Amino acid sequence: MTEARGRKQATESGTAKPPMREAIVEAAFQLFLARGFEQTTIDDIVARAGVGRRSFFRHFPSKEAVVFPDHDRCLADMTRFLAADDDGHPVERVCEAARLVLRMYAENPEFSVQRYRLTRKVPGLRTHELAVVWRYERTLAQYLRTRFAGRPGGSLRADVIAAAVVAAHNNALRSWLRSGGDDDATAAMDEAMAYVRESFGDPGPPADVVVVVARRGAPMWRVVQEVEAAARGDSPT
Amino acid sequence: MTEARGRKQATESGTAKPPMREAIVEAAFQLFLARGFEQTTIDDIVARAGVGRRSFFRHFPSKEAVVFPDHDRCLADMTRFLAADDDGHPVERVCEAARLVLRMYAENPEFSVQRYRLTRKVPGLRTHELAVVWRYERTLAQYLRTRFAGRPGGSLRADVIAAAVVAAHNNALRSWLRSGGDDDATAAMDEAMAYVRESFGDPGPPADVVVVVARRGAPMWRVVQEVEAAARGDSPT
DNA sequence: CCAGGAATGGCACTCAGTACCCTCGATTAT
DNA sequence: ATAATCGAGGGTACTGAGTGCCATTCCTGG
Repeated sequence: MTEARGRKQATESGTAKPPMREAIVEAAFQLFLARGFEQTTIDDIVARAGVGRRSFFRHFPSKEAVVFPDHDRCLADMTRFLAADDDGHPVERVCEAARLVLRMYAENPEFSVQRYRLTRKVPGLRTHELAVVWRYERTLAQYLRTRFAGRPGGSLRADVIAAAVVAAHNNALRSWLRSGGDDDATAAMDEAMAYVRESFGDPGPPADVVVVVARRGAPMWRVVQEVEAAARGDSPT
Repeated sequence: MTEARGRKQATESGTAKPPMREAIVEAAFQLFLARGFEQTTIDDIVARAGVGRRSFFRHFPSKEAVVFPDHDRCLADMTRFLAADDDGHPVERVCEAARLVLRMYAENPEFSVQRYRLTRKVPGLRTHELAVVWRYERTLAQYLRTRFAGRPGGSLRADVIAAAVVAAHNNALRSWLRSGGDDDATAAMDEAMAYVRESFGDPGPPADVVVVVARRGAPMWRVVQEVEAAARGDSPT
């Protein structure tokens, strides 16, 4: 015991992680899955993890927070990602930021699925998840607000697009989680983000414009065919 | 005292409201605004309201819930509204449903503004408000899901549009609340809902389509002129 | 006048979260 | 080398939210 605690892994890559955090998370999940969230007390968790009660609250601000141990880091990642590079379409950028979150879930499929089953059942965890997601949404909205600064409805656009991105991400994520992690998470995400991009066409003058040039007197079925092809995005024939 | 408690107002319209609920809410708000939310205990509230501690939790499930006393009724109103009538454009319908919520806020401007100042400052109240708003969003999404049933991306559309409506509503509501209730709440809401309708054009072919018919080899400035005219919605020349 | 039910008040209890202080081990200054 | 310091962890006691249980009261129907 003394030798296992002694070394702090100074030769590791930058972040020397305390193993106690992981021990708490693991003990908590085992108990939550076995007995249920509200049937498990903090004392149960710290007893199983072999740590002091006070240490639990040193690492997690609440009993609910232990279920979402990696979101602080992920939010920091997203913030850095958005602050880094400011060119390109804003909507594309927030869609990419949302992919960061999905990737984080996909890194630990079994953990994510277990957590999903927990949050679905326990109201307190659902509420806490809402607070977590809300921080992502506010981060995206804040970024969009700076990009839309000056435009008349900029704040409105920022809020609505951020909410749409988060909702689309959650929809794709949930369908993946419901499949038990078997489906391809990226496929559903692609469809979800495509719908967002389609809805909020980025440079967005009034609306997407399709131009079809036809001879006067051309047969109507040909015109319709060309319009449909153009709306699909095909190159002009 | 005995005579004031005696009558239950049987001659009132259907809902005979117990005055104790209102007394608790009023006492709670006075204390929250004076000392702050977390500096006020349940015992403080019930002492000021002149009721028993147990009665508080009979009317409100938590300390936070007393700050949102009318949302249960409003959510029931929205549910009934959406269940009532099922024709017309789904997007229009959820926009109207969102107006119900705004109207509820606008009925008591000073109360809504005071609550806004509280929720902005207290993290626990922000979280609780998220849970409240989430129920509205889920109700809207559930309605849209039934309306979009069968369509390929129906669930995705439902979630995204519901989130957009809620975000647009919140944007309009917040700008009204920040003005202290002085602005016209309906004006901002109209703009917000217009943006939603514009983004999710209802029957939604892929996108708005402008068709311009021109002769092959026509001068480009004429083509551009016609495209611009069509995009403005002018009748074809 | 008397059941009986609904609303209320009064405890006592569990448990989350916090404040305060102690211990131990490692690093550094003298 | 020894002492001072510092940081991570452990322990104890406390506050306050939320719940279960039971007594009381008031209101209603027989």
